[in-house]
Amino acid sequence: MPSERARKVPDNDTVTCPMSDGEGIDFNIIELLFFAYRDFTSDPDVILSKSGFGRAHHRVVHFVNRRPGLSVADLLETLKITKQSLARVLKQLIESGFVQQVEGTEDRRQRCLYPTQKGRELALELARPQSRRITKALNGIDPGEQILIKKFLQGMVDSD
Amino acid sequence: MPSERARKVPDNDTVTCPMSDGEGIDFNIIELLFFAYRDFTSDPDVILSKSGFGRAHHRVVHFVNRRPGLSVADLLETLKITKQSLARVLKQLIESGFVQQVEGTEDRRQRCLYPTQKGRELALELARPQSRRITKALNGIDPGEQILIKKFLQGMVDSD
DNA sequence: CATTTATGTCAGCTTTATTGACATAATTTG
DNA sequence: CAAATTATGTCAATAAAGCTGACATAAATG
Repeated sequence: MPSERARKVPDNDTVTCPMSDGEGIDFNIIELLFFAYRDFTSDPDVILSKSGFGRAHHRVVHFVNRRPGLSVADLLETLKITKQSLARVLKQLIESGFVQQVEGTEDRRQRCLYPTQKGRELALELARPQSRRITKALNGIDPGEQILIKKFLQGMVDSD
Repeated sequence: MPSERARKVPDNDTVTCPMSDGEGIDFNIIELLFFAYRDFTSDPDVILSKSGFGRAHHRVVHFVNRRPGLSVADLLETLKITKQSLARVLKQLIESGFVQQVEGTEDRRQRCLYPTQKGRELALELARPQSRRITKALNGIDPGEQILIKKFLQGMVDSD
């Protein structure tokens, strides 16, 4: 049932000219960022679904492995999500033995998060295809120039 | 009610050493991509919520403005989502006058998508803060070297 | 001792995606 | 021309990942 909202022909309000670089806006790089990230995050999906996990689990596993012992508050700050969003995902990772909680030594209210061996292995397994993609994309760019790419990406991040 | 799952101390299975560059994996750039994209996409959110829209609407408005006249199938292929996912978002954009459908000239089954003036303005409004962020990130990198950044991003995209 | 902080949990809601099934109209093919 | 395929739309059910608000507990802090 093709939509009855379709016009037979364009009208006065129809814009037919492609939006392209005016006002110094580089639409090309905006799109490249979209496509690059879309494909970059698609790599781990197959691996994750084997454990019944999603991208939210990936992010938690990644940062727990990168900064073992970080508190729940630290993790929330890094991911910029709410504790209620984290709750389900974290609970699943703990129950299935990928992440452990250890009572904080100075502050016993804190739950410090650590990976298990299984959690470390998962993190590595997820990082491998992403690393392969990055290596491929850096192919033909010499190490001195690769610094510029990191500098650019760092510049995209909010300073705060 | 802090979790009773927390251990008092680490055990044999607790991994305490940070996951860092082994196997030639550059975890730093993996994280930079995450943070860069997280903040890059956060810019348009405030603008979108004024119209009651989300990121899915942003992507549709963007590509309809960049390639006026593209078919629904083209859009699905670009976004890599299903038509059922697109349906609601597209319907809302059409009903609120940001996007128009025009019957295909050769193939009258096709619904060719065009922005309205209002749709064009929204697309530009959303692109501005993203462009500002990119310009800031490119600051201090000379134009010749900026090509490398695009080359890198292009290399991250699946070829097919 | 009162307050604040770190964490957890319950309930309900939203957005964005999915799969599967089916309908319509237009094009293409035998 | 009749049959099959294609482009689109829609209904229903479901899932993942986020949100707000409210409330509870235990530990730290004033």
